[in-house]
Amino acid sequence: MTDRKQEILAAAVAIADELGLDAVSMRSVAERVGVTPMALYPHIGSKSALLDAMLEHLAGELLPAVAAGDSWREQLYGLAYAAREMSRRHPWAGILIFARPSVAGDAVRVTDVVYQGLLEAGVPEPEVPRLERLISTFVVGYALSETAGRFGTRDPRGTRGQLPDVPLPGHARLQRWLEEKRDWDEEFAADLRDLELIIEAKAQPPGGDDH
Amino acid sequence: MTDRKQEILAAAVAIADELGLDAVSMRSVAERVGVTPMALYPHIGSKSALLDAMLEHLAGELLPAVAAGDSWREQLYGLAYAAREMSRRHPWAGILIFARPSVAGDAVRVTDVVYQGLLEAGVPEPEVPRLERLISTFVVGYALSETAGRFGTRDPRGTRGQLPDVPLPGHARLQRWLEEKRDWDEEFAADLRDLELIIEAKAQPPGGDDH
DNA sequence: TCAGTCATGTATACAGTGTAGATTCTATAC
DNA sequence: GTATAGAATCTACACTGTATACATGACTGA
Repeated sequence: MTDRKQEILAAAVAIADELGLDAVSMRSVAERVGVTPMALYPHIGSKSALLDAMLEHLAGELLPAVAAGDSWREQLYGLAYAAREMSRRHPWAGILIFARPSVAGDAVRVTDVVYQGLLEAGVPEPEVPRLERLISTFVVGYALSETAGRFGTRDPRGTRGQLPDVPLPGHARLQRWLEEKRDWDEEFAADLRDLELIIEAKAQPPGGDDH
Repeated sequence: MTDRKQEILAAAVAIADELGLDAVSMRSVAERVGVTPMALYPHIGSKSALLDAMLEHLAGELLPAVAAGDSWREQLYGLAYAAREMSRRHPWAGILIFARPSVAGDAVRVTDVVYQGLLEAGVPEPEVPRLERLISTFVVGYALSETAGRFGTRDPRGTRGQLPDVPLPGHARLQRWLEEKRDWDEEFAADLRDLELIIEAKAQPPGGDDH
């Protein structure tokens, strides 16, 4: 990766962080770099390729978080929390991950860390890839829901639009809990603990190192 | 909702189904309706509002699926499968759900059905909203991953980009399973069964109707 | 039958997007 | 000092959403 390409990438990431992903245009990035829009093309190819590069940059940011822990629990929890923090640093991460899937490179290394963690937990080999997809789908989905506002606006209270006139027995019974202010850190932690239940249920004695 | 608005909405949905969400422009929709782009505005307000209406339309499609079952298992499984099928019918559903979160109306009714199912399963009231978010986040995330191609391109085999030169011990050990062709129907079913483990772990005796 | 009113559709225009194609500049090699 | 290569630029095109101004048609009251 040339210096110029790195510079362009950094400018694009900065704009997305500050003004949102929609503000990332060839013209805005070029202006930030101090150059004409067309000057970007020899370096990054196209806007689509630029977005792919931004995505790969995210995986690169995530990698340093995976070396720390030793137990599979520390590894997987550490990675999940790091992913969520990254999504808060770069609120455009989630949409990009879901919308532009085919990346390679560092993203594969992150996946590999999850594979290793699940194997070490004692999950049978044939189940590991599926569980990795289950977990990563949830973690990315949660992070995206949080930054995009899908949570927090779905309960009747605080919803902008009109409520249907039909009765909502579930909401009615849960009214007192729906009124409570949510702690999203705590909810994420609780969700991860629930996912750990699945891992433990799948784990076989040999290799499982319960504390 | 006036006839004209319904007609516009139907045209937008049809275009999104056939050509993808990016092909939905004021001009393409107007042409389909047989009218000038500006003629849409009195009816739908803006393109953003049109996308919101498309989203609400999805929730409306989902509702008929929720009345069938009687047990909470049938209800929740039925809803999950219906959501996934809807996402295959309208591949643009997932991105829209994640990217444009604040809807009301029919979407709230779908949420309410999940609340009722979890309550009937015996999940303690304070845990129900969180579990609903966990489940819906996964289901929508899975459906989106599938239609957007996030699955199926993440394993080294078949990835377009270059693999990093570092070793991938997890992938190496799982090589034989990663080479297998995946059955995404079966994987979704297995994931739901795993999520059911969480529900059952949370369920308290009174109200739990195990078969 | 005529005039007035109101809703609906149209036409034009503007600022923005990604990017193809042709041109100009700059810096190094001989 | 001239030739060559690489990088940046300029112009232009087809697209996007939508603000503004205008036309058209149907329906009402006299």
